[in-house]
Amino acid sequence: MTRGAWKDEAVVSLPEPGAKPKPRRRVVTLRDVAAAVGISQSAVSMALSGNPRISAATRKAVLAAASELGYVPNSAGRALRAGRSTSIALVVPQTGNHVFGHPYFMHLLVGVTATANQQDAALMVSTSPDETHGVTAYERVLRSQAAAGAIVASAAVGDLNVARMVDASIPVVLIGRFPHLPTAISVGVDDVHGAALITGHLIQAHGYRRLAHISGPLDHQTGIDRYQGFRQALGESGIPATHTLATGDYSEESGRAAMAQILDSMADVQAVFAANDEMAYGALLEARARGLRVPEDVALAGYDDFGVSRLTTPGLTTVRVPAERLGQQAAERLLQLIDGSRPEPGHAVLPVELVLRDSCGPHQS
Amino acid sequence: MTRGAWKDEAVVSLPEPGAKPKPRRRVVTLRDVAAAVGISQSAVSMALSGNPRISAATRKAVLAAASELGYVPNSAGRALRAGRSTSIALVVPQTGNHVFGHPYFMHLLVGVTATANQQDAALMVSTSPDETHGVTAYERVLRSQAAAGAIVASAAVGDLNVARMVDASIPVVLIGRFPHLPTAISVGVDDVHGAALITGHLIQAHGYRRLAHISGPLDHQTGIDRYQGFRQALGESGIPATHTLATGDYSEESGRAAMAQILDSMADVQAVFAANDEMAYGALLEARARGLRVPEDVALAGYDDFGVSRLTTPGLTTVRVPAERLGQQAAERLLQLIDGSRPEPGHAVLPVELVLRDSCGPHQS
DNA sequence: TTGAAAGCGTTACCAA
DNA sequence: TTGGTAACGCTTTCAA
Repeated sequence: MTRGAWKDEAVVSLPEPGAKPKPRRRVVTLRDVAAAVGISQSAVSMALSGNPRISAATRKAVLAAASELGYVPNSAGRALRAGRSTSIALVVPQTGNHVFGHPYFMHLLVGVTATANQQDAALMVSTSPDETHGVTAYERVLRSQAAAGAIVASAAVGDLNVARMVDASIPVVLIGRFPHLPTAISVGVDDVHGAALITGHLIQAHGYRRLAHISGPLDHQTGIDRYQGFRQALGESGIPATHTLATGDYSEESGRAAMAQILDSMADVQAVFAANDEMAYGALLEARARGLRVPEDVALAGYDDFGVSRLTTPGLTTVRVPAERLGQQAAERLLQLIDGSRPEPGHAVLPVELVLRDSCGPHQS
Repeated sequence: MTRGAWKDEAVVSLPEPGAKPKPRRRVVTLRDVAAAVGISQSAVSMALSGNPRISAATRKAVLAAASELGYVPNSAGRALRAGRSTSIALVVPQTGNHVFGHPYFMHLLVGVTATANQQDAALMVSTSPDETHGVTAYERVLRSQAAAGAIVASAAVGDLNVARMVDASIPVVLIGRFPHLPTAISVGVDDVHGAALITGHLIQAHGYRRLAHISGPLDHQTGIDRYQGFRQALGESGIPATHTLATGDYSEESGRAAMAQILDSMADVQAVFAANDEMAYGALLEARARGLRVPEDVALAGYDDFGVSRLTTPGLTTVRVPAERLGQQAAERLLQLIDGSRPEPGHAVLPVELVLRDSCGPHQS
């Protein structure tokens, strides 16, 4: 059942004047309900909003009629009148491809949608920072009041748009740590701690001394923090240990390349800590390709635990980031913010958890 | 929330005049721009929309002022006036958890957002079918005109809401095949063909004769079609072959359970075709747990190729479903539909592709 | 207890 | 070439 050229075939049909734009289904408004009950629009509005000034009998009649006619309040009318929308936006300042490829966003999304739906707020997803007229797509979403506020995920350290949004006092909750935006409301995990935790495990529980780190992009705070946690654990161990750094971009491919670089420059490396699981998996492939066994010849650890780590062989020791709860928290704080009730200000930190599997070497319980 | 006549309760907290509900940033409207330029609102509106009736000089002044003041059209006002929103909705009639856990939706989302953003349409994501007042959450989104139309993904075969939406002549594009909704506009792949393709490969290229299928839920069309393709290939091969069926729910765990069932009932099974990769991975685990080697002792094939299959050892032979392009196509057709230009009606089919890796046995090409 | 009217920001139509 | 005015659907205030 092939269908030949279903691609965009360069047929730009002009809007013919003859073609009526849309069938325009008849939509039920307050007016219709009012007419059905035989009272005024305003009375219907008040009845539906539970205003005590409307008699119980009238309200009952209104509810019956509304239900009967299938009345649903028009969100544009309501938003216009209220001066604010009931939607919130999840903004990811990256191109769609790169973004959702990472399981992190899936988990965030689950958390955000759960909370938003629960509170009857619609969720808009905005990804590409396409600058249409000098204004980024997501800035437009907010400035046009299509969304009452935004959750911003995974912004680069120097992202000007984020700073601008925070400054513009648009309700914004950031996911991650933004040390240079102290007034921002944000939700994150302590990556320095998490990285130190797992690195400490490699050093103390397994006794590795020659370590390497495959970092994420160092213009993202997570990349910076995980690297710092790694070094901190090395420093605190008080034992002589050397290390190497290779930088990746959180993709499997970059992890593989970084591992190659490490193995070339530090042939006797004992353990490698990658800043996320996908890079760790790339590192695993590279080690295998060179005939090295994991963990016998070289131990491996990752970060995130978003599912990939369960699938590898051996299972990947990692740090679990509660991405779904991050999303929930962020949505809750944003909705509070929009509501006017000031949420606890500043940066909220959710705990991470060390997940021991087999890639770091034999368990010592 | 009863509100009866209590004796001493009598205090219904009034909105305190002191507490200001929201800071309410001053927002730039058409009026402000008009005042700045010294002309009327309507002239500004026309100037901005490129109406030729406005002189070049005036338009230039308007554009300058709008840019200067940071004017952004209010989407509620515009939607109200236009009688339709500029957003579209991606609806997934499942609970959030289950939904995004599956990588399929990530890919869909990438495709949909790409097209939507490109065409300046905002995307709302609606997941849970929580029935708030007898109306499902996503029906509300549409009926309230928050979104002008919807893409519905992964609906069960008998989903009444889908049929209702199609009947209500709300602009809707379905993803998948819906044989019982012939008038619906939908985009999908030919799962019967895909399943027959991969099963045929197992039979013809590898010579397996004792086969089993781990199906998806048989109340979803994909589950039905993939099973049918499997049987069809068996039938068409013209060679004597027997098979077993075990039903799963697309989760890794169910795949594992199904594999156990198969191995118990058909000890000499040669090849197992699972209706998605995650179940195939579960099957892999079960086979391993029983000391069986893949593909030496039992061959394995999956379906989808959303990334999991690359990570397993051995790599999983599978059928690639172009989920991202499904999302793109669906968004394009929906936007056409909303626009009034009728898109090619009926069901569009995108091609699937057989991806050979190692789990099906040694390559013979 | 209810009705009438105003206004939110935008755009389309009709005057000027 | 422009400006006024009305209307979209909703909520709220004032008047009855």
